[in-house]
Amino acid sequence: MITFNSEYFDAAATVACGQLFRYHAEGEGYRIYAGKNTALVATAGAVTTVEGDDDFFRIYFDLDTDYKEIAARCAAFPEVGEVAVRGRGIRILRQDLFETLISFILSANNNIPRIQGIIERLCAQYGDDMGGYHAFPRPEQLKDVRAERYRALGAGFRDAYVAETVRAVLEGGLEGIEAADTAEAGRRLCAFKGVGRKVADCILLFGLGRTDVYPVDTWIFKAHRTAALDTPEKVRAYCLERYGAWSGYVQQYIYYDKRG
DNA sequence: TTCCAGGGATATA
DNA sequence: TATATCCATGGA
Repeated sequence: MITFNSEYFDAAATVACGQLFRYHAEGEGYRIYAGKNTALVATAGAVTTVEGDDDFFRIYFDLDTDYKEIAARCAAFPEVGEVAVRGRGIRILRQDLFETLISFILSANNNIPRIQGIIERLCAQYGDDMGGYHAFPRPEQLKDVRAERYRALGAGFRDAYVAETVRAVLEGGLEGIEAADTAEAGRRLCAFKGVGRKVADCILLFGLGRTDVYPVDTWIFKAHRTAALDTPEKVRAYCLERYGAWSGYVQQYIYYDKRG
């Protein structure tokens, strides 16, 4: 059990800002699933408790990073100040790379409840039975799964993307990517079927801990759209230039403000 | 009925 | 490089 006393960790904000798809309300908090692990996380006042594998979840919830400093640096941008205060309890989750890759391929042109359903069925079908829940499947467990099976889970047109990406991962597509700089890692991620700019940026942020990225989805685009910033790519370039290494955090604060 | 969802691939010019 | 079209599916 981890007890973390800080207003810079809020369970609800952290699970509801679209990083994570495997969670549901339980008791006073949230049951989450990550890889083969599960935890019950709850915030009461300024105290957050995590019931699960302490070593795993200390890293997962990024507990050794100073989010007071992060929120302050983001709030220093005038247009971000308010939302950074409101979203100060968000932690950027250190999620498994393969799980993040597959999950965000499934997120393309999709809505969150449906994404969650597809992922749950994927885990139930192919993940290890952990006794009461299922782990996210490892690449080897999906080795011989054909696209039609993903279609049967509800993946829709993303079925072939998943099948093709699993094959590419098994051929070593993710090897060494952690050591690459953000630009190079992004290029490598975009080489997977079903991974474009936005999905790659989500994987960089949530699966590789890179904060010098700015994922632009429909909500973020609407939040920034002006006569000058009239395409997602222009919004992305502008925000990366402006927010630099704080981009990922700023993006989460704004996404949470619009959606959470 | 149409629109939308944490978009991307492909064809075309 | 920029634009147009298609891609499943379920909820609003």
